[in-house]
Amino acid sequence: MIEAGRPATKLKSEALQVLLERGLVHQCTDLETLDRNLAAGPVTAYAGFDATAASLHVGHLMPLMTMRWLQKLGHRPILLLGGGTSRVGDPSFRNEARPLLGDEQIAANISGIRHSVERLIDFRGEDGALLVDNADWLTEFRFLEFLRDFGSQFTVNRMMTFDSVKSRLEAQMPLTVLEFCYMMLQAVDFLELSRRHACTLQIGGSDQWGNIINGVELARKGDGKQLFGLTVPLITTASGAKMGKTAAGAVWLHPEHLSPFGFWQFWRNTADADVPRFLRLFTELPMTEVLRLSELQGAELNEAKKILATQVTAIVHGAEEARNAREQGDRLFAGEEELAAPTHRLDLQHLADGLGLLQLVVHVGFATSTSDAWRLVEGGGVRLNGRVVEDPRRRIAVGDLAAEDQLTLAVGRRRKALVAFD
RNA sequence: GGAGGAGUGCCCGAGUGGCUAAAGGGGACGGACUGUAAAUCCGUUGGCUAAGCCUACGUUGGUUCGAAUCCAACCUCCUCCA
Repeated sequence: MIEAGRPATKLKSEALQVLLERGLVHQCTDLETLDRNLAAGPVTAYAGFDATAASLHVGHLMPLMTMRWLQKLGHRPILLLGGGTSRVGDPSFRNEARPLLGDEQIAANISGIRHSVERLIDFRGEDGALLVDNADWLTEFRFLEFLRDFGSQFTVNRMMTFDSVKSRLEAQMPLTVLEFCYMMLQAVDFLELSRRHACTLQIGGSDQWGNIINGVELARKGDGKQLFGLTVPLITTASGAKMGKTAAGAVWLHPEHLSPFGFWQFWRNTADADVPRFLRLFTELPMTEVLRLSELQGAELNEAKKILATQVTAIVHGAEEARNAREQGDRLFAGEEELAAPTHRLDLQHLADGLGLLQLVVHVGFATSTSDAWRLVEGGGVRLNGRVVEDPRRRIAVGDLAAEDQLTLAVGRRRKALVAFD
């Protein structure tokens, strides 16, 4: 295993030097040879995303940032959407099977994921990145053919040794054949991409190590080719929690699931202790700047947090949205609940239909249910236009709208929304 | 194949006929304090246009005025025997 952030004096390739100093490297199958390859010329690398939800979330930023760096440094990324593997479900480090997804759900999720991926990676031009879907080949296999061609290359003995399934086996929890075969499918993906597009490197989260190794081994046995695997670390916050989970759900990358301002807020609220690490991992600021910002102490760190938030938001939602979000943040937290640009839009018709405050709180994503919102109101945590709301049954009326038919809604100290009706 | 044990809310974990929407802890969120941080203290933590109603303690049925708690079958797991 590679220590993240270790001075990369021996490395020849700029790519690995950058990834290491950014803290994006956790494990690698053969760091030295990969380094030579990356130094010798463009390498094609892939990262895959299964269609488990309608949007990617901040956890997916790690492999995506890695791909961005590789692209920036002259290598070619392939982003793989798991249209095929999503029908199976990766059992890695899970103690029970995922609910099986229907084809329609998968198709819908893939389009949401594609949206974010296309923002983060440049697919234009001949040398641009590639976007592929493993349904293209996985659905073509016939069962007996598949078993003969690939089943013969895997042993159950070996497959059972992977940590990703070991705990499930040891806990005697059921692991279906369907799930167990997931690692074969991902291995075949890697082989397929190496054949079709000369892809030699797979990037994934640390939970993907086993799946990646299987691909590397399959290519060696089957095609006599050396492929490489590189995993990014699992990020936890300073308080030890898995990153990106909040009361209102995951921190989504898709603007329909979390507004750019909400996204900006998430990063602005980073704990002090996480700031240096997050700057390295999730921004593309030069290391000198990262180090300078990391030196800041106490309340000065607030400026670093704003820069962090604005940088990440720019990568995910674009520079313009990032600027807006920052401006919003500055204004909304300046003192009063000042208005900037709307974070949410609603049809004016909703007011005529009798829009409840609780519904609005849920709608903007500050509560997961009206009951949840109800409790927030009872706890004195909800403010409408700067005034604490006492009555959970409060309805929104035309009289609540300020200029331009807008109102501000705030939950707690940090979550604020500007809702426009039109 | 046989004998015994277990399955609780986001997680861990009490409860063994009504006082239980379910102790306690963790996490999370809200309030106070602050720097939109941390620590600390207080509160909340199934759903619902909500002084009420509805769903909940593996699943499905049953006993009972009343069940997470008793019974039956089923599913899953654990331990011991073969």
